[in-house]
Amino acid sequence: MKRVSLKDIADSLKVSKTLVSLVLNGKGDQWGINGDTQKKVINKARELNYHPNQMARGLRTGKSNIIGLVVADISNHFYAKISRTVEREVTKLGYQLLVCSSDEIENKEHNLIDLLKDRQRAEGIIVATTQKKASQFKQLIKEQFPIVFIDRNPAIKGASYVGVDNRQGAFEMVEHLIEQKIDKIGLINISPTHISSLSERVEGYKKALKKHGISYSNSIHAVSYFDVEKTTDEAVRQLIAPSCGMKALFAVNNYVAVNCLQAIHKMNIRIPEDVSLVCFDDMDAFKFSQPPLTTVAQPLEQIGEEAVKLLMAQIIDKDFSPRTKILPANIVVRKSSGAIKHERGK
Amino acid sequence: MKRVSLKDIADSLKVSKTLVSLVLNGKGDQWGINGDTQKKVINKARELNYHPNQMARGLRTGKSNIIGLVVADISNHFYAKISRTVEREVTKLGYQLLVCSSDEIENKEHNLIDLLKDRQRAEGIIVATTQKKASQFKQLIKEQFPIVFIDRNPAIKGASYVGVDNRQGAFEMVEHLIEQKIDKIGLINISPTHISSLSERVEGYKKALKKHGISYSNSIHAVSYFDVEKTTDEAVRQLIAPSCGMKALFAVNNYVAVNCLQAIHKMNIRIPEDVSLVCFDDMDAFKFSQPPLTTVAQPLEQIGEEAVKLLMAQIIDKDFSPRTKILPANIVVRKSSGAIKHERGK
DNA sequence: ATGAAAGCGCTAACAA
DNA sequence: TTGTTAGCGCTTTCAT
Repeated sequence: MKRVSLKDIADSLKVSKTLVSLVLNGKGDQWGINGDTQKKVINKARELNYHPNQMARGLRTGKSNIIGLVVADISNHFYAKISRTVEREVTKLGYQLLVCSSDEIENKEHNLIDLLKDRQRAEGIIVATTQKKASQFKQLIKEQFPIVFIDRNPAIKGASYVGVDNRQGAFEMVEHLIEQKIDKIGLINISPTHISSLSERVEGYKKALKKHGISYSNSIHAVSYFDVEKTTDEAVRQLIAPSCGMKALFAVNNYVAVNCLQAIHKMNIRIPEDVSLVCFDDMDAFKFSQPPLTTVAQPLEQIGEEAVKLLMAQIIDKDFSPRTKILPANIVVRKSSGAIKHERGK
Repeated sequence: MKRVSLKDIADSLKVSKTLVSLVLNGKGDQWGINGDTQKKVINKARELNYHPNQMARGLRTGKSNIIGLVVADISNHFYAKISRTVEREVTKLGYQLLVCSSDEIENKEHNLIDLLKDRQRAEGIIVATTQKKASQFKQLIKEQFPIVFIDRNPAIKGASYVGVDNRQGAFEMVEHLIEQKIDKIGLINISPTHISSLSERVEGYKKALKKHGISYSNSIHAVSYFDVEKTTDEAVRQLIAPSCGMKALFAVNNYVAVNCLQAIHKMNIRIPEDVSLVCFDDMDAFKFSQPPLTTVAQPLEQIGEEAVKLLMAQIIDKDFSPRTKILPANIVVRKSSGAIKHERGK
């Protein structure tokens, strides 16, 4: 099954490879190539079922037509949805998307980015980084390698970023709970906690409590990404223990929320009668969970679209001025944040 | 920011490109190249931060190191999980994974496969096909292009396939319901219904009912992938209407199940008191849904692993003998299949 | 034990 | 309006 190359078309038509290449790349008119000749070439290409070899073309042009996307876990609904949009958008522009999961391991992410850039010669990368160190990114930005950060802002000078207003979203969520007359609100964070989107949410949470004169000492726990089930059970248990007495739990993202739900169900505690549960990140599953969860929803499609836009400004327009796009996050009220029915402070 | 090439290393070491290539590809010993020279080369490569250009290498060797995965929708939990495993496994073997979503559109899938094979020169493809026509696949198999089918068996001579025993899984689920004294069991299928995994489940469903002497005329409805919400509402409404009187609904996959849950919640009907709901495909979300769902769980990791194994038999060992791996599907009993509490046949 | 040279398929500068 | 040629970076055959 030999593959058809430019040369095959050229030979069978008694013309040069150059001409064929020009025509097939739509530069026929521009170079004033005979209309009939063009048609012949195009027909022949179709007849022989010709497909350009991306590797040869890439080698010659220095363009791979590959965009990389690096996230913590592509099977997480949040990233899966974003990746769908990113794929759709870059495909429209003639690129292919290579998606990798870092498993929230800094080293792995570092390697993945190297691999994408150096081996695959990706032309740009979109990343929700888990790295604490900024050296790799600083270098990338310095050498003007196209890169856009999503979800997690590494706060590096010159970096372009797309995300939501985490502070505001968390702030509003806490105020919503307070409106329900709930003032004992625990926050369940997840380590690695240096991730900007998480710390911003914590800030929003603190700000709201402060505004209402509520203390948050002892009300924040962090579970571990690498041992979620056990650490979540513990965190929930401690926060709702009488000594602590939280009447609402705010899970810092969907992953934590799912584990909180499981932990709470295991303990045979009712939501929202015994404790309310809300979280950042929305998903379909939360519409019909037991009970439906009140969440802060992020505009996932828009995040993907904006990220591609910013990346293309760098790749195509060579515009490396750092841009930041902060989108609004909106509260979706469902049953889980209902006011606690029985007596308080018990 | 010029990239470092083999030549740069060769020049700075006053040796040939050949030698450098040989050493860096681990063929130094095999060619009897001086140990010291090898070390020098390796160190220099590291010092200059050398990375081979995949495109150049691919052009020369005819190998792209790319594997393609084509599914209906990568943001569906089922495919997302499988893709994670596939990615992990092919990465171990030095390949990169390119994932594409067909959106259940036959033409799109056809193009995606062409693109993967012809443009990207993917060395093999794993696909959960939505195509009714077999021509593309027959051609691929005829020319010994490495391809493995997952989840959906196209039933083409010579095709390799990995999936679960859908018939058995559906059969057991229906028997489980019957054990709960539920004998009015509706099935909600989804079009395109020609997909093998779906039709096998329908068969299993029918076989179980037949065994117990229960008729299934009027008890099967199919919703549409392209207008799920509306069609699911209708299907559920009709099946549980007094004229039909189903006491359990069996959703043919997770996507249908999610929509059934939403439809049922909207109608203010209780599960399982008013109607039971079970489905094929398990996900975390079903553990804590309202109520937790009884499901048929597929071994997702294993499906991914086996698919890669079969694909590699073709790519590496050039063994194109068709292999089929049917894995068991297991029932996970939760609350949603509980016996109906109130009087029957009303 | 090491090197020279050809060539994978393509594009683009330059010729004609 | 069309063709010739060089070369992208790599691997591999054949020489030395």
